[in-house]
Amino acid sequence: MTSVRERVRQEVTREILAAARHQLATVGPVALSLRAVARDVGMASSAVYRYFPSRDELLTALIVEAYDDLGETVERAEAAVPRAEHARRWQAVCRVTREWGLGHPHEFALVYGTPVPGYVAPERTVAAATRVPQLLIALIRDVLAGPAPPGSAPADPPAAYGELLVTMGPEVPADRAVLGMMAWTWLIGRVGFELHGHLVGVVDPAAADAAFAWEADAVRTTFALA
Amino acid sequence: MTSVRERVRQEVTREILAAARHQLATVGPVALSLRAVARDVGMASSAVYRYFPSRDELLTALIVEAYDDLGETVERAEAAVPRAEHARRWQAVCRVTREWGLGHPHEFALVYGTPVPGYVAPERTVAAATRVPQLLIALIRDVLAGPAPPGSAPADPPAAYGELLVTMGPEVPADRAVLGMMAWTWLIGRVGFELHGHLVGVVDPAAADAAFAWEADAVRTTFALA
DNA sequence: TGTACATCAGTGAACGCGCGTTCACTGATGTAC
DNA sequence: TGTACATCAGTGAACGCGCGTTCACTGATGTAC
Repeated sequence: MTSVRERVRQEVTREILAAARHQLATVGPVALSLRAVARDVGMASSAVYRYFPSRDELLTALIVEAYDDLGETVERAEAAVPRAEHARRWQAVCRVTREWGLGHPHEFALVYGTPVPGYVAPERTVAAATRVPQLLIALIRDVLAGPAPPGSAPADPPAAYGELLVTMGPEVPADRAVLGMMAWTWLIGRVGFELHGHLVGVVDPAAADAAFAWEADAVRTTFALA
Repeated sequence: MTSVRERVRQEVTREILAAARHQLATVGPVALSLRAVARDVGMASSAVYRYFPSRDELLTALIVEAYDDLGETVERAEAAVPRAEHARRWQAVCRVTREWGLGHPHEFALVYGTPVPGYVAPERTVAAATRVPQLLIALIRDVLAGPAPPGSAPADPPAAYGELLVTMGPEVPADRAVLGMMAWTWLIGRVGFELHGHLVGVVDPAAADAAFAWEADAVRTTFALA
């Protein structure tokens, strides 16, 4: 079945992707060039076209990889927390997402930063993109299955979140669903802010971890998240 | 005093900046090229170097311009709200910041998006960058000068926000200062999310304004902001 | 098992493009006497 | 007010670079008989 040719092809594909991953981590998505990748692998730049029909296809593969790497990392950390400890599950998602972003700034920029000019992400990236949000959805459901929390929620949100509510499921009230989405927005925005230097002179670098943890907890309690 | 030469020089500088602004709005900060700007103005690309010593200096000027444009726009809208109406002041800041971002996506990316590879922002951009946050600081102070709100705040944040607390002033307690900063983080993250397509399939475009307003209000009440 | 043909990976040269920056120059504006 | 010199804006050619993509080709692997 898998001929020699096929196995070699898969191997070379892996090599190209590894070189592209390294390029991405070094120079970022905008400066990533097909020729540099080919140089790294040690083949003619034209040969890469036997594996990826264009630079954009290579970028797409890297986007999926980045989403999956983040998703897998966060999933593993979240799964290690006992299911009933809702607060710690949220904290794990936040902490590991931030750590991944700080450790992979260019990958974070690739998926959550300014889109690369001229590149349009195809649909097949969305599955990988939703892995972390799925964890939060599961968390919200688990919280709601327990006793009702003390805090009073704000008024019902407007009828603008139809698809979100379908994704969340009928047992999640609209306000809780939107607050959950807001927590996610806060998380990614906060990591991006730190990465792009907008917290310089605001958060002391020596205590950055503790500051982040406090903020994540404040979001949790105020957004009735867990 | 102002010789003919000087006046002409200022005029040409303005023309270059206008062309650069137009380039930025069209192709974005990464693709912005000095040669294209020169072409737009109708002069040799080498002539631009009589006005800006490098492409980076031109970018810096554009960054300051963008911050100032956003700052002035938001300041004007916020100033139109009676000082005592704290909630509406917050809403005005949020609404106009979002509108500006949606109307100037490349400018928003320039200042709040992924940094341009190889470019390092000099210090002289920070003054313009703090205009909108300054509005929020003033708002928080005004709120604190009034009667204490009902909601109970979370525990004291860690000692990681020294510079922020100095900026806020001694009459602002630490938790309120950090919650205010978090609201700012949420605001910019939320606008970036919308711009970069991460809310597609989450927020119905037809009701996007109402959704945003609801979220901004939820942040206000839960973050004890106003 | 051996031969004839088809498939496909990889090469190297080339196309056409645009970029930032430098440099020697021309010609106009400003200044000192 | 007029002349001699200094300053400076703008030109056009050039340097050196890297990019994405195409194309005709060679040679190795796979397949049908």
